[in-house]
Amino acid sequence: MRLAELSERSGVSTATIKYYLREGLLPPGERITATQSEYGEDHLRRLRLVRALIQVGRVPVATAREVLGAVDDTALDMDERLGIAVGSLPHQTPEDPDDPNVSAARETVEGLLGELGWPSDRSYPAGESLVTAVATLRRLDYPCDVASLLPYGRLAAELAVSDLDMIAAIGTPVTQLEAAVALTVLYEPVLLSLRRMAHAEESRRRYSTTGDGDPDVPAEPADG
Amino acid sequence: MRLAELSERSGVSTATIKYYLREGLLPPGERITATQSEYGEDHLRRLRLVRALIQVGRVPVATAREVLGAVDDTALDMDERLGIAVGSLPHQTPEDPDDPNVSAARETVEGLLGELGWPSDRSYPAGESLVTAVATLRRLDYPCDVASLLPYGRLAAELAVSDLDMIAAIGTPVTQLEAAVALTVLYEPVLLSLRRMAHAEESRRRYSTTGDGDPDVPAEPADG
DNA sequence: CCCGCTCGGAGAGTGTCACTATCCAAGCAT
DNA sequence: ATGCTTGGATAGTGACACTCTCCGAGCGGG
Repeated sequence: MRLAELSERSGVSTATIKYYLREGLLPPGERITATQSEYGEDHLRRLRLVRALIQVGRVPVATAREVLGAVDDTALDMDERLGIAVGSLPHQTPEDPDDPNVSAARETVEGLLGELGWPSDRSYPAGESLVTAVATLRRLDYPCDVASLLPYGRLAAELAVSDLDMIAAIGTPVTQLEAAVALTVLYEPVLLSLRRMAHAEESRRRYSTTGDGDPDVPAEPADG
Repeated sequence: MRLAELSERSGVSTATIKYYLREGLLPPGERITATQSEYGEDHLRRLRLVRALIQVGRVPVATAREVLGAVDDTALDMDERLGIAVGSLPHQTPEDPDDPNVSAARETVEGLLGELGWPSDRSYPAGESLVTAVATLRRLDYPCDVASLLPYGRLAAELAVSDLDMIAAIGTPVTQLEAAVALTVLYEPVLLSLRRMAHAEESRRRYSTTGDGDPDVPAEPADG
């Protein structure tokens, strides 16, 4: 198909597609004549993935290029490509390592890994983001010790089982890599939305928000 | 304290603090003379919260103003303030409601709420974000039916219990509101980081990424 | 062959956002 | 008194994700 059709089928303007082509987010089409190119179903799929990463996953364009570059890099084996791809996904901006909150946060994270039985010698690309988040919580005097974080870690471990099951159920190895990236990124808003909805629901359950009850005196939680 | 000291103690430049004051993210200090103002510990705490929301929580400045405005609005009761505050937190940009993927996603979400026992007559502010995310997954032909989402919903419900326990443990009602906002936002990166780390860990456990074993044949997990 | 059209490519421009730099007048400190 | 700091206002910056405009090359009907 021509660029115009690719645009129509994807709902992305031709100008934006050209921009993605320029930025290397989308491989160039097959040149039909000196001035025209042909795009296939693969391009359409990739374009939709790019859109999803950028719009829903809020992945910056430059990052998306890195991630997709790793996915496509046939010189590496699957494990490496997956590692590079998900490792390139957006992270928290790291903080001043001299801040005592940061080093305390780092220790907390170490301790958490220990409790979870995850090897702390292994460097997790997401680990720094976690350190930043914990340091921020600490700075605000909110609970963020190992005991507070542990339930989140355990739930994350359960999530990972669901996630990898889902990815394993995807067809070919090539699309499995794409699936790993897509599901890592696209289930994040799912998870966060569900958490917020669950907050509302749990809050309603505890405090009967819907009209009765005294909001100034939070009721004793029904069950600790 | 003066603006300069507020800056020093928070690590935020005076220019940025002035910007926040202008934008209404920070209440003005108490005017000491015609040209000088005094800031207290509350300002410092609020400033740190603002920084955390913006930098770690990636909340846009305008949104942070809305959220904090609701937190501070003493004309409303706690429930309303909390609802408005967390409801104002960033959401996915909504999509074309005519897209069949979106309506299908909406049905999936309805079904999910049913399975979870959450009242679907209640409008969850995060619901639209969830619809957008599910529609995107659907567009890419990735699994996003009720059965796939259910485990995430159940885990979110568990998270909510932890979260509300934590918030309930915070002192006064006023700071409890701030805490609700802060913990909602700041535990999001914690959760996402942990999920990514858990992916790495579960993947290692399944496929023995670290050199030995055949990646095509998942190894039996050593220990659940 | 001609002529209007579309196509793909490239560079510059746009709008938004979160600051940040510059000015300025009014004090406070010495 | 005077130099320096303070707080307020205005304009500028850099990053980002597009989006606009232009261009020459073709393709297709007459």
